[in-house]
Amino acid sequence: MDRPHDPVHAQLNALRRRQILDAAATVFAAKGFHVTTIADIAREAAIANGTIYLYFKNKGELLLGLLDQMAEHVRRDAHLPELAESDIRTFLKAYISYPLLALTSENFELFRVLISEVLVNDELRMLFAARISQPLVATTEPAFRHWAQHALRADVDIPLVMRTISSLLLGVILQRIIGDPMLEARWDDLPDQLTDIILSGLQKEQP
Amino acid sequence: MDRPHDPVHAQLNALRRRQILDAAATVFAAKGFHVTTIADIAREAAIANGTIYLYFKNKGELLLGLLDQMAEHVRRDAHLPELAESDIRTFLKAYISYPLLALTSENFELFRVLISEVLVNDELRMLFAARISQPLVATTEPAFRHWAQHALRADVDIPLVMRTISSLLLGVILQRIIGDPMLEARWDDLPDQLTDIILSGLQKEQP
DNA sequence: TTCATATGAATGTACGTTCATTTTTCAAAA
DNA sequence: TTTTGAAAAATGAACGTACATTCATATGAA
Repeated sequence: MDRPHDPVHAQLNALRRRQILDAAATVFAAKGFHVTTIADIAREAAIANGTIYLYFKNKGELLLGLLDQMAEHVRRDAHLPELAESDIRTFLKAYISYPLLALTSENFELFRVLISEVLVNDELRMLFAARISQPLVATTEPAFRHWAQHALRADVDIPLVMRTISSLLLGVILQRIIGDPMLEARWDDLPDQLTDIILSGLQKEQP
Repeated sequence: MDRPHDPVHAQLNALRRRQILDAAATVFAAKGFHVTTIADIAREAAIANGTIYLYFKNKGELLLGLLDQMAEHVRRDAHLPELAESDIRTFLKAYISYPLLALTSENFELFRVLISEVLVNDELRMLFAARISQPLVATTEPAFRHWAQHALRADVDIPLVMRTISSLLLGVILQRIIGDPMLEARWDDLPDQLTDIILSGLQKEQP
């Protein structure tokens, strides 16, 4: 079944895998994980039921594969907020925009389904923590530390602040998914607004 | 089947409903929604399978019932951060502590399962938005407006800030559920820390 | 003895997975 | 270039199981 030394076959194999994952993504996004049947995915991919099992051990592996794709997406793009940015406001806005706009907007429905399962499935949860949450924080921590020296309050607890910000972003995305109309209406402004709130805080400057 | 004018029977009925919901909560929290069978719940409640269907139309209604209970919990307690608090820091800390500590800590696992389904089920989502998200914001908005006049920056956009804070709290809870060890370790300090970040912001005071 | 309540075995179905069969591929022989 | 046949890939009908829901029957309160 394997021809490990043939790169052409390896590539064809990868193509079919992707074809199946794409179909799964489409159907999961439309109907949700548990409602989707293998037959739905096979139909969407225009292949037979059994073929899916030549590329994935079972239905759950499809979810793992999709989460893996998202992690790969993060790995490729997470360097975006470079140290090279000109000031902390620009940096922070870029950092906020990435998950809000790039990561989820392109497929909100799939993100919704993935997170729903991540919450409830240990294997997915570990993958999410290790390959998405943690790298997003890790790759931007140096940048934060850099800016901290210049522009942040001296007593800022960087790791905690980074958790706070990433929690905020996750929360905002989920609130929008759950259906907050204000967030939806002001979605494009949000990176600006959140940057402002985070940097300036709410409190009136002490006289 | 109904004896609408008999309060004793109405009360017995409510007791049995609660007994079933409690059992469902226990088993859902331990195993998750889809893995749990009606037989599991019946066993936990020490009643027969069929009895459950005398009180709930189907398995999904159990989730609705549990979410409803949580909404009721919110309705009862959401007045906690009263206007009467002495200063905005105290108020904000109380506002933050409530969902972080009272609402979820007592049953994290159930909360996890409920949110997972809320994300993916329209009926649950609408219930959550209407009976939990929205009331939590609505009941505290007047307090925020009150404090805004005294202690907040003049340009603060109250509705947006309230969304931001509730998103932050949802996000923090979910990050902890997903398994962030730092959040778990510092969980009890979090209300204080978050209050501080939100009020003061990150930016160094402009010279 | 009647009616509400409870029982739990039986029912029906939906669907993930398998596997005997068919189709395709492709290297080597003719 | 064509033929061949064996291995790989794909097929999809059939299988088996798990489980939500039902309902004929039992229980007990009043």
